[in-house]
Amino acid sequence: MPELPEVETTRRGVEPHLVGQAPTKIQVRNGSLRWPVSPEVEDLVDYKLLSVTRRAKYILFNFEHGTLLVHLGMSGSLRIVSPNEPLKKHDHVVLEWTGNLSLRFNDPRRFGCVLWAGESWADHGLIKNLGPEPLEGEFNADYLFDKSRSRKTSIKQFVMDGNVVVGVGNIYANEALFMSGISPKRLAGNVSKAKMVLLVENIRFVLQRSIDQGGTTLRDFLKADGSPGYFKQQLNVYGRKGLPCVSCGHELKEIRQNNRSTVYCSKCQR
DNA sequence: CCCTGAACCTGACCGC
DNA sequence: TGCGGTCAGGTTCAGG
Repeated sequence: MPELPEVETTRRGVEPHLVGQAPTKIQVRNGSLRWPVSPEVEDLVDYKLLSVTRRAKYILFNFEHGTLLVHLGMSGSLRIVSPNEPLKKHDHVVLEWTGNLSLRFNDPRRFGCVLWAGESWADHGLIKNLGPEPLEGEFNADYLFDKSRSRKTSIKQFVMDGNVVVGVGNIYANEALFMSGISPKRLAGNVSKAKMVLLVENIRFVLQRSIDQGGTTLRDFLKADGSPGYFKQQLNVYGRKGLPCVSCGHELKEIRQNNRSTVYCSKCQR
């Protein structure tokens, strides 16, 4: 469910409430997530939280003695509530804090994870091979162009590959390709340098603009305070199958690529 | 190394 | 109302 903007929105919603505090009580109610919740999680009581940062779609809770990785998978969310707020279905991990707040990890589908990464989180197996952050300088047209040469997979699949660049999920891959006028079916190795320049710009633009608006709420994404994101209004193709292209009016098509839905304009995207 | 498809799991929705 | 099928924002892993 959450792509990078939703993860970053969640991080920003949580961090100011918790930095400088320590957990007072920890409850793992259902540790059966994508991977079992690390046993170290229950030992975090009294350790001070120094910061909450992000790498790819992982939210990093940096404690004085190490880092806790939290991934929201397809349906996960983090909420900050009062400790006396009743638990909801699928509140799998609950941390209470010195500031009298409760952090709840909720995830109906349980594709997310809560893992202890110790002192050097960047060496963790799930992190160490990830590609560059899309909003940082290392991700640029030269990089993407060089990396794509001789690749036979579709350009859409390519930009969604976390080893190429992190944080570009299904919604924003669709949107960035539309904005760049690139067919999602085109082979990555066949995209021109000029188009790669556009694509990098548009991936950055769409992610940044969505972050600015609190992410995209489709069905269930809510910010840490329970309010929705507002980016949905600005989606040009995702979820608009059969509707007219905002640019040329032609009917938008939907296909499936690697089992993910792709919506695009066959006139504007070549 | 590259590519594809299956797998993990719950819930919402649609047509009958 | 109920039932079966399909789909959903992610990512790893096995196998070719």
